[in-house]
Amino acid sequence: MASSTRKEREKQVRRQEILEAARAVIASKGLSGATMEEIADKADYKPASLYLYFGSKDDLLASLYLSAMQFVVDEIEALAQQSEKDIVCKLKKLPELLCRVYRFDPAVLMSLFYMQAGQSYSNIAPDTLEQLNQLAQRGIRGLAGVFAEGMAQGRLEPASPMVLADAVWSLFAGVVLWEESKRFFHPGKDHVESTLRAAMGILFKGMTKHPAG
Amino acid sequence: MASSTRKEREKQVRRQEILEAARAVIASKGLSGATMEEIADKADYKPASLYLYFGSKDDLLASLYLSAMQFVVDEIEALAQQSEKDIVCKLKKLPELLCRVYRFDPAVLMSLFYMQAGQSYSNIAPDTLEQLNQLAQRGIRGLAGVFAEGMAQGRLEPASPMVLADAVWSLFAGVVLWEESKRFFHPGKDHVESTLRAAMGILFKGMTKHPAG
Amino acid sequence: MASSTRKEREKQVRRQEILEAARAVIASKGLSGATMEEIADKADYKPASLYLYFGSKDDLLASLYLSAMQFVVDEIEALAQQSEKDIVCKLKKLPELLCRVYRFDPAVLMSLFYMQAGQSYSNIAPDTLEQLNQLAQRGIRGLAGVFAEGMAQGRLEPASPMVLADAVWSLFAGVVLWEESKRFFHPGKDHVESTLRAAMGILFKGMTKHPAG
Amino acid sequence: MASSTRKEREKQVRRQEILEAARAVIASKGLSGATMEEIADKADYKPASLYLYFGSKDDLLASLYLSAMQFVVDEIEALAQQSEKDIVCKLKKLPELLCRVYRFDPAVLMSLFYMQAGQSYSNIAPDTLEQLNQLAQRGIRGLAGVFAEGMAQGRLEPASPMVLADAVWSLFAGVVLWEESKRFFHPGKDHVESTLRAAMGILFKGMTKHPAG
DNA sequence: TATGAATGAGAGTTCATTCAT
DNA sequence: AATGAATGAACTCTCATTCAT
Repeated sequence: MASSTRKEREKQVRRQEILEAARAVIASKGLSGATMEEIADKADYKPASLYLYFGSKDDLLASLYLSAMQFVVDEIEALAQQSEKDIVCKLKKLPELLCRVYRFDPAVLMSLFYMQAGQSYSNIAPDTLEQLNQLAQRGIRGLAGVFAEGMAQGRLEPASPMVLADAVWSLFAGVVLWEESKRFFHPGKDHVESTLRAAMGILFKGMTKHPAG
Repeated sequence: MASSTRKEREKQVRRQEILEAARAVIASKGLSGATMEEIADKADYKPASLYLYFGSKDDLLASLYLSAMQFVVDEIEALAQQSEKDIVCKLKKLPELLCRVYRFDPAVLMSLFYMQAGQSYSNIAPDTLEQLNQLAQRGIRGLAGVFAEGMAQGRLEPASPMVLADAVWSLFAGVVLWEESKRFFHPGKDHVESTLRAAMGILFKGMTKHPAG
Repeated sequence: MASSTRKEREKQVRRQEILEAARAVIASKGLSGATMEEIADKADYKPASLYLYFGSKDDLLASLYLSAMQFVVDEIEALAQQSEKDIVCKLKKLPELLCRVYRFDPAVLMSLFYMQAGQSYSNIAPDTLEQLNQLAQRGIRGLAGVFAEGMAQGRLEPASPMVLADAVWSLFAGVVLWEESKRFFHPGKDHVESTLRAAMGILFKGMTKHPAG
Repeated sequence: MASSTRKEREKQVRRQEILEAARAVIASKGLSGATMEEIADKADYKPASLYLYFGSKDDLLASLYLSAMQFVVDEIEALAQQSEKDIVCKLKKLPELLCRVYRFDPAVLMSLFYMQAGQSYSNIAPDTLEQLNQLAQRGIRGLAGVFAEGMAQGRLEPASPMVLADAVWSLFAGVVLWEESKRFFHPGKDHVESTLRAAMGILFKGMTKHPAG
């Protein structure tokens, strides 16, 4: 029993190592460059061995996407449930949260954003897609909850909380994509986080009700 | 000479037709579904013929991206150069401009955003990449110019114009990606333009100096 | 038009050449040894080229099976429709007919018999399977018709025509399989046709009503 | 020594268990579905363990075939050696014998027939092949002996006993294959045994000398 | 004795690309 | 100018087999 559990744990560890390798490959060669051979190379395996740990390449990628999405959603829901007197404090924590999410896995996040753009869903199992969709909705709803709270407190301009949530999420995705893109031309400069903070700051200012407007 | 020129012109026309076909294919089948065969089919050619007009598939795609970028940049620079007394009027025109850009070619725009994310540059000729980069910078600078003007007029909060431009561009890219993504799960609903207007409105409000700030 | 027709005809010729190569490979290396690479080699192509002529390997195999089955059924139906006074004359022609069928394509016939044994249908398109089934039934019904005629003439012992047809078909398949099998151990000796004639002769004698029994 | 012998015996038992598992897998998933993993699963082993008992997959399959062949041959030789006054009584027992053989292991029998068709011998050890061949010859000779006896008694039409034996064996193989094949399209209906009895009946009638011929 | 872990060899398939016509 | 025909190079995936433990 104990042994079976340890075996399971070791297998999980290996799965994680492979996922890590996949992450690295996607980061360096892009989604289309992430072949099973490259991933196997990175993980010090032969391609056939990957199939001991994942049923298929799409299964592997799905794991990657799901873990990234799960991370985002967990972070957002944790923030939403914090009992904070002042909504503005929560808002101020958001940019930092998004930076953390970004740091969790930039490359996978980008692939996910692209995938979500509906271009390459073809091979991903429908139920995995549905899971991704559900997670995304939970994330958006979490954000919307925070904004609704702010409006209830009279601290935010009245608006549709869902629209605000979409705006935040979009800005997040956009900054990640755009700033990452610039890194290609100017390697070394990493402005994702600073731009994220600045842009979010402006967006939140635009939402906030001004005391004596 | 004259004949050679006319031939040249005809060749350009055919190139445009092929690009149009590629656009349509990407729109309907996504980037990964855009094979040379599909594009040729759409353009009433056989695959081999495409190579009379484009050196390679990546060359073809690059042309597509370049034309999309060119369109954006032209629009932005036109706006920037408008002699408008009130900067706020210019700002108000921006969301509409971005909607136009989006409508120009949503699918290619998305592919471009993805490409820009540094994932699939590998096969594109370096000088084409450089051109794309240059165009992007011109677009951003155009936007930044508008914001700088606004600050000079004292209508916008003081900030780095480039950062504001990045924020706008990012928000644009993000909304397009995210709202398109939602269309995959909820086909029929197209909230790109409305979300774009709403989100940009909030962002601009956040930039604007309030009379009694 | 004429040109298009000729092109079509040439393509058909090439398809036939490939089928011929596949036949040869199956005959020499068995069904499991018949890889796309082997077939391509035999046909002086590279594997990828086969896909210009057949949608998939299973498509190719199905063509092979269908053509063999079609041949059998055509032969049987032609015999059934012959207006022959004496049924016994028809019966006497049957062994020769089956020999012809056997000679048409021994290897494919064997593969087909095996396939029909339900072991490896997995990859064959369902509608192709259905076609094969229909053909088989037509063949059996053709045979049964001949036997029913014989009984109506009072020349055959009363029995179920379908059962007789099954018996003939089974004996045919069995002799082909078994005698081919012996050729493996004793190459050179080909007793398929002589055994077919002898065995069928006995079977038909068993069916026939004896004038003064 | 004694211990070594016991170990030897135990090993034989395990081999039999594995062969049984292989039989079951072939019966349910066909020859092509019979992977080492499936067989190991069924036998409550891991694939690697099978190699403790069999040198290779082909070795395992060969054992299966040998045991099926052994069963047939034993049955036939037992019949041949029965001291029966009347040859016709022996003949009448043959269909039942063949039904028993069929029931012993339909799936393996079919695989064997296929193998015997010379298609997949490639990987089987030559001496195993030779054993199979020897067994087959013994079986055929057994049948031939019965027929020779019948002719000597003047109850069967004069003919080559070997040819008659081949005919019987072929009909047997053919009925099994063909009726099994029909089960694929019409599951549930099992006409193997009834067809076997009917067809053999006709064949034997065709062999028998008629009192007033 | 048994097996977890790994892999070599090879299968079918796709697609951008070439080139003689 | 256009293309039919062909292919090289990948890619994902399967499976019998090995070997250290």
